[in-house]
Amino acid sequence: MPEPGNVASALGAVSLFSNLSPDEFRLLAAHAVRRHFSQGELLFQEGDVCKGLHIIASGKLRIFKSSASGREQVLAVEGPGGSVAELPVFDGGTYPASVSAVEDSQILFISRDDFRRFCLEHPEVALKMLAVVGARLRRLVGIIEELSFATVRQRLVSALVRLAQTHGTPSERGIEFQLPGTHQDLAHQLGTVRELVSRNLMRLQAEGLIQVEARSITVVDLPGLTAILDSSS
Amino acid sequence: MPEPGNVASALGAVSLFSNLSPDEFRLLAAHAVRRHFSQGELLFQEGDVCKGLHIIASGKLRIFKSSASGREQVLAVEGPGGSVAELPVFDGGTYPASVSAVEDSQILFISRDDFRRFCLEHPEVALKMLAVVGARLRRLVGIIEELSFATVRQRLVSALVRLAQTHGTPSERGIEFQLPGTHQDLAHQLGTVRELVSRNLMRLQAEGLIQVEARSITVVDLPGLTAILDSSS
DNA sequence: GCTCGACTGTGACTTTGGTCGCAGCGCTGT
DNA sequence: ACAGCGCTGCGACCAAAGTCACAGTCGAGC
Repeated sequence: MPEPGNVASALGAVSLFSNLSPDEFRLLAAHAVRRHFSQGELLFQEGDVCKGLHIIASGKLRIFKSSASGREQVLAVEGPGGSVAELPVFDGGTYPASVSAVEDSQILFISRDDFRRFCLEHPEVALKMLAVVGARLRRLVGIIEELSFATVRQRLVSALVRLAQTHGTPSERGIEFQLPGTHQDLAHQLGTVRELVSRNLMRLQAEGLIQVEARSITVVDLPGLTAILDSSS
Repeated sequence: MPEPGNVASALGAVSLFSNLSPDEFRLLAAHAVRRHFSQGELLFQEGDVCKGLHIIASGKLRIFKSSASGREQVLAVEGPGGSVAELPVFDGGTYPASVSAVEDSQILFISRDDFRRFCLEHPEVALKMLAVVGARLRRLVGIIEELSFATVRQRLVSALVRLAQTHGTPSERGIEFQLPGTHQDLAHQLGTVRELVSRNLMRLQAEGLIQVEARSITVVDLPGLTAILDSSS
């Protein structure tokens, strides 16, 4: 069992609960349990019955579906302040996907019943939850759009552009950033296989749009890249 | 402007509001506006700013994404008692997808602000909304799973099996049902094109699994069909 | 140093998905 | 009746995705 003060301070950093009074804080913190998961560890699997809400104090979690044939599709990656498994808290069903820790992570856990009760007493929190779930819904719709309308090449480019915008730093030849994981990981996020990621990266390099050096990518021709995104061919 | 009594009775049939008191009913009904949409009409398009919540009194709505190249992907079809555009009500963003009427439909519209206020005063309604949004989230995850792991053939079979279970009636040769729309419509739901639907239907018939007669399908070999679903090849 | 293992690049091939064009069919409206 | 239109069934063809096998590279650990 962690010290309550510790838990409360961790909760404070979570945007979900950002405008609660100190009293409400203590109330919620009293029900939260701190848990630790090491890199690669599973929090739960698709189909498990839902026990409660997980909030990320530190670390990074990956929400994903896996298929019978070993393929994987990442649905979301959540960092500190994010939450996971919000929905079955409210409809009581099983988890629709699995979650594992990308890095060592500190998780705050609040049981289903405690959180429901808390929402009924603090409707603003319920509305915030709706906003959070809504944001996730948007991202899922985005994934569906990419899966059904875009080629692997386009999905890869779109991921690269996003990375360049969020984690890129300007260098002499263009915007530079590091791939967050292996080609395999990236393939899982794009819903495809390793080879296609590798091939397409090389192809983009051959076309002079990017520069690949191990796991470091330099975007040489950003307009050229984005042009790929809305080429209907 | 419709008669208030009319509106209230329509709201009563909606599961979302099933356990409200008569007083609360009147309050909500006072803010609802009845609208009519004819078959094929657009309620709104992806990217429009959100005005409020739409509840289906009668008819059927189709939530879908469409691509630049004319392709479509159906995200959900909602019938009477269902609602549409729940999420931007809470996060204030734009609609993530377009919605059109599959049939002539009566819609109850409640403005964003009115509904937010109502949720704050009636937290149970907010929790119910969360359950509704959660259900939609599950369906989206299901779509993602099918898109990234299943072939068109498998997706088609899965749709056929679902139709057989929900709308099928036993006949001499097997379970019989009608396709709910054209091959084109079905293709949109599966995220593919007409020709593949047509071809795969013919192929399933050639394999002796189903019998196709115009828009009427007879499932001859249900086990054979379901076997396709988990063949990893 | 060396080995081992994880990661990456690549070539050849198969399967699946998608495009184009067209012909036939059945219905509707005039 | 018949012109027109929407829906369906093909066949030929092309592009994208995925599989398999293998070789090279880089680091960690012994």
